Amino acid sequence: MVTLTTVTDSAHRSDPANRSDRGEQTRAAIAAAAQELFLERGYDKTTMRAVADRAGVSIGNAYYYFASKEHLVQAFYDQIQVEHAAAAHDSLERTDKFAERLREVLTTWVDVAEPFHGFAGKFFKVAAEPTSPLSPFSTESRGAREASIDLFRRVVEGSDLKVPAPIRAELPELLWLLQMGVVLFWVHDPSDGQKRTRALVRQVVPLVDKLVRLSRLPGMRGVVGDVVELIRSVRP
Amino acid sequence: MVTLTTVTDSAHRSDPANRSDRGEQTRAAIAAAAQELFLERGYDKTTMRAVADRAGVSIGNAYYYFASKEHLVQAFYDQIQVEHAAAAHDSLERTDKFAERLREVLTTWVDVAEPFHGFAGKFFKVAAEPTSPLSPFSTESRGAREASIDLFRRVVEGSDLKVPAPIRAELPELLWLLQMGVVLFWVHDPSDGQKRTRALVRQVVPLVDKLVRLSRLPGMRGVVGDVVELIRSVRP
DNA sequence: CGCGCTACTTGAACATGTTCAAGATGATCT
DNA sequence: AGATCATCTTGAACATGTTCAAGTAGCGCG
Repeated sequence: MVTLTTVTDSAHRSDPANRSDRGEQTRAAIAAAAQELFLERGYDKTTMRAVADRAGVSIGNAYYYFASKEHLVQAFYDQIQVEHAAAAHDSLERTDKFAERLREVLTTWVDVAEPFHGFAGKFFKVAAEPTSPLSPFSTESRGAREASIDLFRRVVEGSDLKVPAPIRAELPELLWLLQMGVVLFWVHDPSDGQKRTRALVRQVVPLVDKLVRLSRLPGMRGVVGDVVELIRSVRP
Repeated sequence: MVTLTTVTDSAHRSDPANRSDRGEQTRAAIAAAAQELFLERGYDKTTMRAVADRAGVSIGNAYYYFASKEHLVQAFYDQIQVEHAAAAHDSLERTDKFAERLREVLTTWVDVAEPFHGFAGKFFKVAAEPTSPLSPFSTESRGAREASIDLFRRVVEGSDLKVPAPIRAELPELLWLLQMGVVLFWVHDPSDGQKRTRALVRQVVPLVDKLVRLSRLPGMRGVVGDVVELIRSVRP
């Protein structure tokens, strides 16, 4: 069983005469109960009643803190993000080779996310709906997204990679998209320990490395400009 | 209101002493009722009871023909596929320029799918779950997927495009993936008439065209080989 | 005709996500 | 202390997807 630390930072101690500490604890208890149950039985077989029971609160109370059952998976989303950033941090200390840094960050994600692969389908399903606050493109998940893009910014900036400035600027976002692609593949990957996703990462990283470096060739400039322009125009 | 023709082919007349014609009709009636209601009120506000009512059957009967509410959206999936193929067929007669052919096929899809954009989110959500038979990667939807890839095969084969054989062979599947990307963007595109998706297509097509043609350059061979290899290994 | 069989049809019953009106708690003010 | 107010907390009630045991319809066979 995986030990789960809740992400709820009890850090905004700035409200005047901070109440709602009781509230935070209840919220955390509910989130923790949900995470346990999701891991034990999966998303579908976890009922809101069971979550409320295990957290020792009423069902209505669960809804006071989480607008819907789907909102309960947000905790995973956040947690994976936080754990990933922490785990990746270490490996990023170890090398300045772009390809290695990228590979580390991507495989680390697969490691961190592994315990959740079982119900990742449901997880993903929720995130896939455009109107969902969990969508990786939504404004609500902007924080997590930015944090993730920052991670890739560090991958680029701490590396030996020499590329034209405009590409360098867009690269973190492009790599984040690559990560989204990896996630997509991962979700659909039924292999043991997500072997195939890991293989994908091992194969795709050198390719990306090669492509990015090729962007310095004179003949590539036009194409690269187009790509950068495309990304720009596509951003909301 | 869009006229909806059901996809149910009453074509397998090969069963001995074919009964189940009554059944086919009921099935079609239910699918039609569902489609009307989905378009009128969207997915969520359409209840199974309402579908059964409009189709003039009992709710249990609706479940006799469709295993779940989600299965009712399969009809859309199929229908868009069929309409797209038909609509694209015409434009493919008109030109042999690769870029134009590709652009036509992609924009035609946006045209065909437009009426469904309203609840495409739900549609997509369903399709996004890996275990769902509606997933574009699932074995169940293999038929539709193959048909779609065939369409891109025709885009390539009827075109003036000159590229190395291995790429030519992989291109249809790659273009299908591109289409999936467009769909992903489209689903998240809140703009009027999906303007932004159309803009994306206009921008991305020349880029793809350029990239594919670049693949003939000697310096590119290695990269292209890698890409082809990647696709191969990733296919289940 | 009556029997049996398969294909179909029914709606009540069930499971579970969600809402809501009513109440409990505790801090702050007078 | 008592009043007031925001913040929780409750569980019954509701909505809706889904199941299922019981029926009905038509068809072929003896």
